[in-house]
Amino acid sequence: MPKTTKKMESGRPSDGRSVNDRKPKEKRWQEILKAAAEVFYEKGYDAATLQEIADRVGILKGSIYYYIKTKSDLLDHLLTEVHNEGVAMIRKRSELTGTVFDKLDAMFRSHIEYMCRNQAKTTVYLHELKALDPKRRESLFRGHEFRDEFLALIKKGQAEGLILERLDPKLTAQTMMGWTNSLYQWYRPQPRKPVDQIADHFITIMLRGIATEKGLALLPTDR
Amino acid sequence: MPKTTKKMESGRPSDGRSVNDRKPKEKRWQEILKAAAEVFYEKGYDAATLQEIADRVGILKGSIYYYIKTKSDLLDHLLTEVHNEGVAMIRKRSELTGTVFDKLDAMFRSHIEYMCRNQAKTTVYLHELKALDPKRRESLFRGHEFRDEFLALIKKGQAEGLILERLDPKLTAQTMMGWTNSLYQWYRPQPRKPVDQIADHFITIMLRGIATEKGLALLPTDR
DNA sequence: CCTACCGATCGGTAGG
DNA sequence: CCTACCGATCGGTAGG
Repeated sequence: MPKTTKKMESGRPSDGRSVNDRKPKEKRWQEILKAAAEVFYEKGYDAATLQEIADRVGILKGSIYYYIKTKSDLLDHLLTEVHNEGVAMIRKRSELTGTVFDKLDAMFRSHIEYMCRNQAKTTVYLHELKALDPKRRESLFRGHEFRDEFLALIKKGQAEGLILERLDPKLTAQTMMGWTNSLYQWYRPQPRKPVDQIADHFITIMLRGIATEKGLALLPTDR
Repeated sequence: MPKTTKKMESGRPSDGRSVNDRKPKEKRWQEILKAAAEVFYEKGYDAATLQEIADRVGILKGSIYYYIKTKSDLLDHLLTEVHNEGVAMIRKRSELTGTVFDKLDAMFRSHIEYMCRNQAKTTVYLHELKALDPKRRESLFRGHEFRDEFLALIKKGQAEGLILERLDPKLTAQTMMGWTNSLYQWYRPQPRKPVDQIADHFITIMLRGIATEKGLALLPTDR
């Protein structure tokens, strides 16, 4: 007769949960997604348990299944979010005017800032895409959109004599993207260096690195 | 009485295993490590199962425990290997002579080549260090050695007027390392571009990116 | 009938 | 190295 014992437990007084009672559905769902992002970030998707996610929200593990069908639904939602925000950012930045270098500066800067300000989500995105089934993975992989943007700008810069012709556009775009994406590997929210300075260093090295002598004239001078 | 059923299975005739019988211990151990590297690379450490590793070697899951005490021993051995090979590489390259740029070129080139030629091991190293307990992780993290080498070279280059003074040495070293390490994210063993070309692109952009006007004179001309 | 969960336990599999 | 298992915990689901 374990029920009596259990009933004692379920009636436990003065636990921390009473505050969390009766949240509206959408708000609870956002709390769950946030907790999932944190746990996936800290442990990785496979090692993360629904138990820990539920603990952080203050509900029971089983209750999560009111919102999802399987564990991977959580990952799916998070990655979709990052994907959509990323695509929106590209759209926004590609409308900018100015030189090729101005555009590259703006695109990389917003990308870097997004990554640093959404570190957990971005890390999960870059680390756990492979945990998704191939179809979802392909549709959420935004590498192509980014790369195509860069690719076009690099070719334009080469045509204008601003970017070294000996660089292969595809390989260069790939290298650039990999570079920015590597930020999540070492950036930590409260480092000695602010986000601006990181972006400045990154963009300085990148733009000078690909610029011809003619192109260098458009960039800040050395000292 | 499930035992009889099990015995029938274990006595199965004409399975593929007979070829694998009675390998000397050290050789088997290397086979296990190799299989572990592959499975960790494909699935990630947490999602990898000892069953799959055993299957690839052609032994039973339980038999792996003749060689290890826990699953993490496999990870530990693999990461130690990568760590030691990396440290040895640094030692070798730091004895080189030439300009600061020559040394940076040699260091990055050997690092890039190692990463591309040991893709599975390197990926596991960069992805799964966090799965180790903090003490082992710290002792196997070779980031510091690498960064200190780069740091010294960058400062030397700045003192000689070859590298931009406005770049923060630590942040630049960190950025450079992150860049090379990001290679594993997209490099695949049989790509369109050979390893040499990748290294060339990478080093061109990096060295031109940090060089002063005076420094640029030491690098291959643009075109 | 619904929303928003809880208490308890399922089948299956992990490392050991 | 194999056979024969265990302790525990996983993701997921039942009824209320």
